Amino acid sequence: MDIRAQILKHATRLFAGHGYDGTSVQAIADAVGIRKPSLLYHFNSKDELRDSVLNEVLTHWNAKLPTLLLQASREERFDATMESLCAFFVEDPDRARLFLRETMDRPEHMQELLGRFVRPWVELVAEQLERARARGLVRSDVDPEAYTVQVITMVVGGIAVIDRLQVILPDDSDHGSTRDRYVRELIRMARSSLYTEG
Amino acid sequence: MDIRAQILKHATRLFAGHGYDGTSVQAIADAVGIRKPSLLYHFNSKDELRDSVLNEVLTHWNAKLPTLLLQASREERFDATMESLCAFFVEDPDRARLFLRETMDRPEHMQELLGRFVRPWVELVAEQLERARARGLVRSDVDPEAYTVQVITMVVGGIAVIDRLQVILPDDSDHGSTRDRYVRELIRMARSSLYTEG
DNA sequence: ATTTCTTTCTACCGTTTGGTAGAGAGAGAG
DNA sequence: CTCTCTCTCTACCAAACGGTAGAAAGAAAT
Repeated sequence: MDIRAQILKHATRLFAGHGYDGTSVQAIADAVGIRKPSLLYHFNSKDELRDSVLNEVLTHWNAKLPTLLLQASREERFDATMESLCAFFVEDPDRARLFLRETMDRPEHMQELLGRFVRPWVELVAEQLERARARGLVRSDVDPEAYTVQVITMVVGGIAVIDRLQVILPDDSDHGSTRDRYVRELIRMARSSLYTEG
Repeated sequence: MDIRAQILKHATRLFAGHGYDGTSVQAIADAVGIRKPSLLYHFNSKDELRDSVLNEVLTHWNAKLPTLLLQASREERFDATMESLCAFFVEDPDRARLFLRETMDRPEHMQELLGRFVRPWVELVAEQLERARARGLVRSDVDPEAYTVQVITMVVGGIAVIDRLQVILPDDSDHGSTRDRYVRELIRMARSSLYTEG
């Protein structure tokens, strides 16, 4: 396997788990199984490694999200689209943790990335919701932009920490695993607070 | 002003803003305006300071939450209660950021605190919701525990990062400030996804 | 005036940090 | 064989880290 990819893999996991400042270059090198200068041969500095990690995740995001959202035009697709969106983060919660940490640690840098990678999609979804509202499909008291941001926060923020919330949302043979319960209720809340009845 | 309180104030702000590992004892001492050993006279170690900061926030939480939730029995109080809950974090978003960071940085430690300080309230609220559901006031497809955890995530996770989301949820003369729009839509979603119609 | 207690300071400790210099290993090309 | 290019290594650096020793400053009590 490509050594660069392996470094990125372990760096992603460690940055997501302990944060940028809480992860030393030495710790990443140890995880990969190489010496520190060998790592710094592939990534000239720790900061360059951080940017590469974030870039890789954003590339995945940018590749998957369009196909995911463009099939969400019709209401029947709502649940399926939400499930795909959640699945993107559930299949690797480190993505959510990384986004969340970067938003808290480097707000100004993240604002630039949000403007480029997230804002267009928020505007697209908000416009669709606005039209659906005009046709009476969506509740009249919805703030489409705020609703969309709210859903993103629930998905990213929630999945980033859900594994740590088992103590207040236990596994349950009736309701399923902590993750399943969280995601199911998230989708239910998003749906039932959006559409008009009937 | 008490020097201990002043250290706690600046430590809270810096830990919330840059994380525990991203904040040096030197930086806190500089903010307070004293030398590093003077700070370490009042708090024997950086780790003791961390615990004291978290403890202070949890004390506030434990003092305010009961009076807040006990008045929420009736449905008419729903909005007022949610607004008070949000206000607790909006009046000092560092509380939310601190909780979120601690949950990500020290999951096992935070799980213990969640079990002691949050779980009892989740169970209390979930039981009330369960009863209201049996009487047909609350939608039948609600998972009371998951719903409660979801609302907590929206409030804490959302308010922790909302200041950094202005670029995707702009201030608006019609809808109000970013914070106001977020909180208003949060309460609307929580309410309208909970109660049965009519 | 001296004692006592609390607090702040300067000076320093060992360790870890991100990063560099430069030697050497390995493979492919001439 | 030798030159070259890519990569990994050992050895090291200055700076910053959390923390300690112990002197001095200040206030209060005797």
